[in-house]
Amino acid sequence: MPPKRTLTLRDVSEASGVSEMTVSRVLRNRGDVSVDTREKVQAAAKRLGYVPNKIAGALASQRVNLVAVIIPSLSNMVFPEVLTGISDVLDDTPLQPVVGVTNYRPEKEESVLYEMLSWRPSGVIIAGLEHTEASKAMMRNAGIPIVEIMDVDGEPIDAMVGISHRRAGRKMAQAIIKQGYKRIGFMGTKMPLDHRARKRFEGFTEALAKEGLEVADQEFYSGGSALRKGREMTEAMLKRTPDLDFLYYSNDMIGAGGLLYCLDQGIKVPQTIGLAGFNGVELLEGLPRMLASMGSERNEIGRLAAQIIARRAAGAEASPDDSIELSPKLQFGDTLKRRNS
Amino acid sequence: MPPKRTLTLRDVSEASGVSEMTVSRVLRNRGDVSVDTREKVQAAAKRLGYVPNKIAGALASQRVNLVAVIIPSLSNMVFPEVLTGISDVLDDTPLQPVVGVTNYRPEKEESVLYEMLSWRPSGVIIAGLEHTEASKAMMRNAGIPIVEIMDVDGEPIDAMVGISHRRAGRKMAQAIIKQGYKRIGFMGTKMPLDHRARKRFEGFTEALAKEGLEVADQEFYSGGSALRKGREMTEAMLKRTPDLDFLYYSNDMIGAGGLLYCLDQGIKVPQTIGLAGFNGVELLEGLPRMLASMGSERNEIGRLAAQIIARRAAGAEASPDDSIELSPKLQFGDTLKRRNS
DNA sequence: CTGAAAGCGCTAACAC
DNA sequence: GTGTTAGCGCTTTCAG
Repeated sequence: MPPKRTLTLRDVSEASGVSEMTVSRVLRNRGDVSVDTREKVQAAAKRLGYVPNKIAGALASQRVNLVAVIIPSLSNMVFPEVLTGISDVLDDTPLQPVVGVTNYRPEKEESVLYEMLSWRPSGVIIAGLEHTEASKAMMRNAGIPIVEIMDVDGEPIDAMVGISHRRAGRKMAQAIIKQGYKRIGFMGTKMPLDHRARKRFEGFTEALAKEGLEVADQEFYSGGSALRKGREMTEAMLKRTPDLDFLYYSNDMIGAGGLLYCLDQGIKVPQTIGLAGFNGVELLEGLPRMLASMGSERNEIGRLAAQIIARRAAGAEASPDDSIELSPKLQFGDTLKRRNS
Repeated sequence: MPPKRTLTLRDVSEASGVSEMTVSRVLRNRGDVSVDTREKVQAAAKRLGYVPNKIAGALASQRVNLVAVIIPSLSNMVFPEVLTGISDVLDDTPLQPVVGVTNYRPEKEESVLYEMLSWRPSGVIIAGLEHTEASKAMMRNAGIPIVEIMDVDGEPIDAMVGISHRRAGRKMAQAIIKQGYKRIGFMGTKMPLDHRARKRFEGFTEALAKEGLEVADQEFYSGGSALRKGREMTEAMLKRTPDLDFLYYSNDMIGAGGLLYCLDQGIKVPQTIGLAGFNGVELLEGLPRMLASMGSERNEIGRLAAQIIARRAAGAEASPDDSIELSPKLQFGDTLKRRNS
């Protein structure tokens, strides 16, 4: 049975006959240490299987190389991609991401934030601009860089990186109108707490209104297999409102379900009915037709957010460049353009 | 500008006129404190916006309520579900999951493990049974519960929860044979480091061999959209080996791509060609036909692993019950059964 | 290049 | 009920 107590610097010090302080220097590659002692120490540490105690280190140095990343969900395809962007950038720094999930619940966000801040991370990357007052207060008082991501329709506490979902909704509406579609149905999540979906919808209806149009039918879902929901909602909606000529989905997964349904039914896409989703997920590439969509720049958002944190952690001052609006790119795919050009 | 220094217990103590020790008791709900002082302290803490320093707390108490969760990937659908199971269980305890991702690379796993262990977590949940020698040594020496998940084909360091992928592969092969299929193609990931996929394949070929059969064609991919890869590989394989009557995919996503391709081509499924995937993901429910698959019990694995950690953290001893083999369930869907029953 | 001393902010253990 | 005293294991700082 291995030792119950875990090893300390002192154990390595004793095993190598070098002072704790010098052992510490070697293990952190700090300061000048003679090659001789360095090797002696490393050998001893390795032999004993010493793992440093970051808790003690952090307390003494007042430095923690953790970055809190707070997101609403992991099952959304979207957030893992953001995380990938963050990881890729932080891999080149001493910083490490720590992920917390809120399930789209503000109170849960608040408690996750509290937990994470109590570990004194070097920075926070958090999805969205909407938070409880208590959460905002905590972030303002934390004294560390805070980057709010995904959305730029609002005022950041510190820095922000994202796209304007309102603008994205408008842009999609305009593209649809330009193709001559007029009877438009909308399907999306029920979640009142998905502010970004809400903003897209608002931008969408707003742009339709400007052309004297409005959403002819709409339906919202929650939970379950998004692909199947898309299929089911599409069927229900087309039965209820048969004269629709376009279906706009608030995410690609339900859009894909809708597309599969239409193809199944032999509905001519995009002649009889046009379709579009949102997010530009990889999945679309494997469908029989490529669903029109709008990329949400997830990886890039993650990268940029991580860069801001890294820069600040390295001593940079807050700067106006720390608020970045990316432009979502419209992908026509095969389901939006009615004629050539 | 808010204070640069973050607040300490002492600040709360001074603001409330109560000793640090008692403040600490109140904030942790420990021991008996008069209602009076309790309220005074809570008011002061709230007013100041005090966030406790867990680093100092952990150092002093030698207790860290973090559970390290180490998985190969987040973009796999599968692991987020495991995490959900873990979170659900830990939510009822003082423990908190901290996630690390290895990208299927053993050296990365080793470094992630080292980083996490240096924070002295209360336990480790780690995917798979294959690790570098150094990783195994670290886990053996950590003096905390270690639960290896997903797979049970091997010897655990401490506890394990999962399914036998070898057995899963065999079971699928037997089901396929029973339906009378004989010319079987296999498609999967190239990754030599996905040990579970490898074991499934081994079990699969082994069971075929027992009936005098072998895989008639096979193809491996890496990277890119799995759905599209499934489509492309299926097309390539059917052109190369047109007499195949069954396609076994190592995951549902490529299986779904293959299914969509077959339907597109008007191939009769499951009469002319049968299909099956692996994992039993939700996505399947939305496809035009339900792909045959085998559930990998992801949520349950997460739940059980978390329960083992929670039990041990609460003082329980290691027990043989801490090694659990779950049975994957075969789902015939619409693509495996040729005739009724 | 190496070592000694003094905490980091909190909590365990005990006294009052 | 509440306060006091020692550290937890490391790093910072300053001497040598």
